[in-house]
Amino acid sequence: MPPPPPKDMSKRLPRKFYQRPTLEVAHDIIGQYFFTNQDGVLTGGRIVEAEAYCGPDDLGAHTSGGRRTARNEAMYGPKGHTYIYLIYGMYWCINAVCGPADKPQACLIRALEPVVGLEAMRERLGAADDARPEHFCRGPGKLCRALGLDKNHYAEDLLKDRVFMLPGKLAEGEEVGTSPRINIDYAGEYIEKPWRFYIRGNPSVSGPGKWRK
DNA sequence: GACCGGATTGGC
DNA sequence: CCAATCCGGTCC
Repeated sequence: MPPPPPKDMSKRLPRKFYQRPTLEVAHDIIGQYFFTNQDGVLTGGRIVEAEAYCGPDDLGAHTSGGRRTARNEAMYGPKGHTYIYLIYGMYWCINAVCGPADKPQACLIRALEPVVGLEAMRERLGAADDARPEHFCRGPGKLCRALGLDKNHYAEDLLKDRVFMLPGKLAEGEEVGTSPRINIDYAGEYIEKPWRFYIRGNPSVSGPGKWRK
């Protein structure tokens, strides 16, 4: 059963939320609300899955080894802004830039439990009328498509009104699980770090069944 | 200027 | 299991 939308849509997660160790942010971001406003069309939901990318040491991060390029420049910018990139030539993925001021780190938002704008999401996805709404934002590429996110939202401030985060909390009985991150075969010793966070048993969490338990 | 491969997805 | 699809990173 989806949670209600936030009571006060003008609230924002404060800058300080992002100015903390990235592992804490990735854990605490579970249960917070994430929205986009595209020319008045509001779509969003509650974050149920996220991953921490802790550059420059993390071999899984785009900023591994201190790499700094046009693509990952946003991770060297202000905390609480977006870092968006294209993967496999077709899917956009969105991160919240976070962590210590001097580290290029970010939290990948992997899945939402849809709460507002289900019809707009359905349309953007080209989903069938009988498609299950709880799957509209299941996976990082899919959630960006459902929320209309792409390069135009690169390095956008999450405290403003186009792409934003609102405070939420876990429902009674909900637990945050951890696991290794998904699809980072190239990350050597960092493959196994338990830096993925998700709500146990939630149907909007991505991956095969065992990744949701 | 060429070549390679990806923080994914959905269909077979 | 595998193709789709394209930009950026890397190296010549």
